[in-house]
Amino acid sequence: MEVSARGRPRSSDLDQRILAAARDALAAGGYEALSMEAVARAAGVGKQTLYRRWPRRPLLVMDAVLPGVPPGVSPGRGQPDTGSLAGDLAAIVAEQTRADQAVGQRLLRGLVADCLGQEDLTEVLRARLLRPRLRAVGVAAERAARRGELAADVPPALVAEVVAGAMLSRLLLLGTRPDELAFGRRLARLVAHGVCLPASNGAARPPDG
Amino acid sequence: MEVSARGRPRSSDLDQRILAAARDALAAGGYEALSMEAVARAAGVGKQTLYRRWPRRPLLVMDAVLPGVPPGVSPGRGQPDTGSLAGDLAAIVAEQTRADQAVGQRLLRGLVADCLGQEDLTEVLRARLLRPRLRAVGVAAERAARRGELAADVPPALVAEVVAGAMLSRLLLLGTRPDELAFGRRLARLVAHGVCLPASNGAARPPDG
Amino acid sequence: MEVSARGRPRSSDLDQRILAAARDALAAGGYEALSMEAVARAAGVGKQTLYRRWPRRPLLVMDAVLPGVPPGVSPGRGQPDTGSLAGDLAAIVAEQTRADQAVGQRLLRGLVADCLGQEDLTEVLRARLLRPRLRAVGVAAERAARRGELAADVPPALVAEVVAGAMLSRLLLLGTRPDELAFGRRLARLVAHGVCLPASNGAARPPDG
Amino acid sequence: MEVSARGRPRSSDLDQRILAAARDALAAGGYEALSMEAVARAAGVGKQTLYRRWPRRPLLVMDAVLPGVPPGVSPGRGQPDTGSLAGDLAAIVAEQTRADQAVGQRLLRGLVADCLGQEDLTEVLRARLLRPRLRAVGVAAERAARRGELAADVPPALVAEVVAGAMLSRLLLLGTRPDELAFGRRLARLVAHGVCLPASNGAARPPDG
DNA sequence: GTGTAACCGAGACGGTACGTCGAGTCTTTCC
DNA sequence: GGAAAGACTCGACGTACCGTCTCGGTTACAC
Repeated sequence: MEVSARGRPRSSDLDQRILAAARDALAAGGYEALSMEAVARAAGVGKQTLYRRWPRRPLLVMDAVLPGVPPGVSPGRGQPDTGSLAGDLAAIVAEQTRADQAVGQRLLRGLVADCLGQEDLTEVLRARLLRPRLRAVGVAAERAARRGELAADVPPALVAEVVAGAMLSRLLLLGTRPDELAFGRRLARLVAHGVCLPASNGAARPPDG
Repeated sequence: MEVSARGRPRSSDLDQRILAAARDALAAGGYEALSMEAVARAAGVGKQTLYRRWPRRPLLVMDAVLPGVPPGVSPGRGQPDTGSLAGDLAAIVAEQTRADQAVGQRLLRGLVADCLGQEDLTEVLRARLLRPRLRAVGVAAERAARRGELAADVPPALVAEVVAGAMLSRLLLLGTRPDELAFGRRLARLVAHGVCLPASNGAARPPDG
Repeated sequence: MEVSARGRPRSSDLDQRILAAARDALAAGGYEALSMEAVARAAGVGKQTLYRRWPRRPLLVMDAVLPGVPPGVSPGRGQPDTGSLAGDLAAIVAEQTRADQAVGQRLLRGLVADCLGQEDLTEVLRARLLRPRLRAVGVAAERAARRGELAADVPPALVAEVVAGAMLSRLLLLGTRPDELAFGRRLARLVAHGVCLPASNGAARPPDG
Repeated sequence: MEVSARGRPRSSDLDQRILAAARDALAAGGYEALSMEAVARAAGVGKQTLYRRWPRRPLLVMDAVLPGVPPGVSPGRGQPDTGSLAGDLAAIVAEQTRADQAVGQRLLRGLVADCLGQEDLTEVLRARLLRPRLRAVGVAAERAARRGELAADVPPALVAEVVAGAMLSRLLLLGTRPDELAFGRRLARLVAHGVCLPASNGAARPPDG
């Protein structure tokens, strides 16, 4: 039911030139060096042409550097099934961390910085940075539940939130360090089994208040 | 043995006028509405005077809205000792969430946004937003360890990171919801006891790989 | 074969609004009161728009108050031919003085003050304040030479320089007084006939050394 | 009758340090580079101390670079008496030009630029740049009058004004060129004998209108 | 074909904030 | 009260981007 495309169609060649110019600018001077003005200039493109496609800077940057979701692929693609929740979580953390490092921590921080100020952009950020992680962890948690591994009163969403939150806060605030792999394993173990010794009395898992 | 203060001393009265003007601007239009220009104007102060004290906007905002650390008070002040790690964690999350809500989620996001782009400001952010939380959780974890509640191979810093990360990512990305108290309890229980059912065999706490 | 004007053309309406605002500012507070900032504000125009046309304050002021050379008019327009060099010079001085008084001595001083510090502006000043006077006097001197009135060894340019110099130094330093007309006549006679009594011997006009 | 000097007397050593700093600044970056701020800094002197002595920048510069009038010396010092008005004028122009070149044309233009905008400073400028020249020419003219060389109806002040005006406009606007000596001779001859051929009829010196 | 509508480069435009600079004045402490 | 230091008000500077707009001109589809 799309209204028939009238007028001159957009040149998809320009999309590429613009994205390339954006990536160049990011590589050259980081997120700060990327102004819409500069990108248009470098791409040899009018500002209107740029704004028509990406009305906000973060949207452009996301399309330039974040891996697009390949259409028609199931969300659980590539997710390992190691047989235990702890193993799955460690694998997810490792994979996400690798992806983040490919993009670059500085760039991601700049991007988040530019989104957090406005609610609509924050929502986009959630969609592209946060929700994929929540989903990945959630899927693993649900699999664990089906397997009977998960305690009955633990909502998979909570697990997802804790794991994703730890990943993101490291990425954005703390800074990731080379031993990210080990961190993933520790985090997975913590989430799976908790930090407390099993108490001899039954109080170890009191009912939820 | 500070070098004797030469020249005219800075007027602490102006400090207050500036901070008040900053708070007004924040209250009126949120973080975005606060420009150094506007604050100087509203405070009836030259821009130089403002830049002399707070050379960057986030520094001004932090001093305007974040609770300063009262000098000479032990870092562990006010921390409850509920007798269990889970209880302590829930209390900490509740307290921090309350404090964050007093400042305001929108404002905090704007502030973080303005800092993340530059490393030096990110460091300040760590010092004022992140480390107090890490420290609070760390203290509770160490107390639990002394109590014998904590598993031997769990570093308190990891606990701190996970809990603080979950809090912050909710604050910054997910958005806190009214039932923050319940979230705190759930998070605390998750961290304390994990999400997996205790396995009948001894594999529940395998040694760290 | 000017390259075809690309992009949005400048609005000539804005030119007028800016010049009007400049004249208002000059009328209100003299040269000192005219800041680029104030003109842009008063004209309801962005500063960039102002700087794009007049990148320096003196250039704006000149276009605002100095009579532009009407295109296609011969440079000698309006120059009187009284039949004698002395008469012509007196007429020129009178006319220029009248024009200067129309602009205002204070304003002209401010303008010159703002130009003298930089060589490029001084050159513009020469083009718009000095050279028209040199040309006017030079034309009269050449006419006198053709008429056989001028001594053979007197370069017209020297006459021009002396007369224009006397006018300008009065304007800028000494200050003109109400009897400017009489000054013009005296100056003209001095230049034409010198100040010395004709010597009885032929030494009155010794050859140039 | 001087009121008794109270408090700490001013250190004349500081005067010298300040003047030296001013000269350094002028030498380094021309008139524009000399700000009161910079001079105070370079001289290691408080701004108040500087302003107490030279409340305006041009006053400081004048004292720094213009030859002070040595006290108790007759104003006509060093003025040659060549026996003819033309000779005296040429000598005066030559001497003044030499003095101006010692100070520097760029610096003098900057100085004049800084004075012209305000009437009080313009008056000081007259006193130090213009009147000495007027006086020198005036003295020569009066000597010529006593000698019987000058036409009866020519006021010496007019001669002074024309000669000084020609000198100053060259200095400030036209720019002096290396052949300043020749200019002086030509100017002197022009002023002495005029530019017109003596007419055969008696109309050469018509009575003043 | 000939509208008509959207695209396109270029750059003008109003607006807003930036961070710096200099002029003078004021306020300390020290001498 | 002189002096050094530096805080202070004021206001302009010139630049940079933002996001919108107006040009001349170019495609493409629809009639």
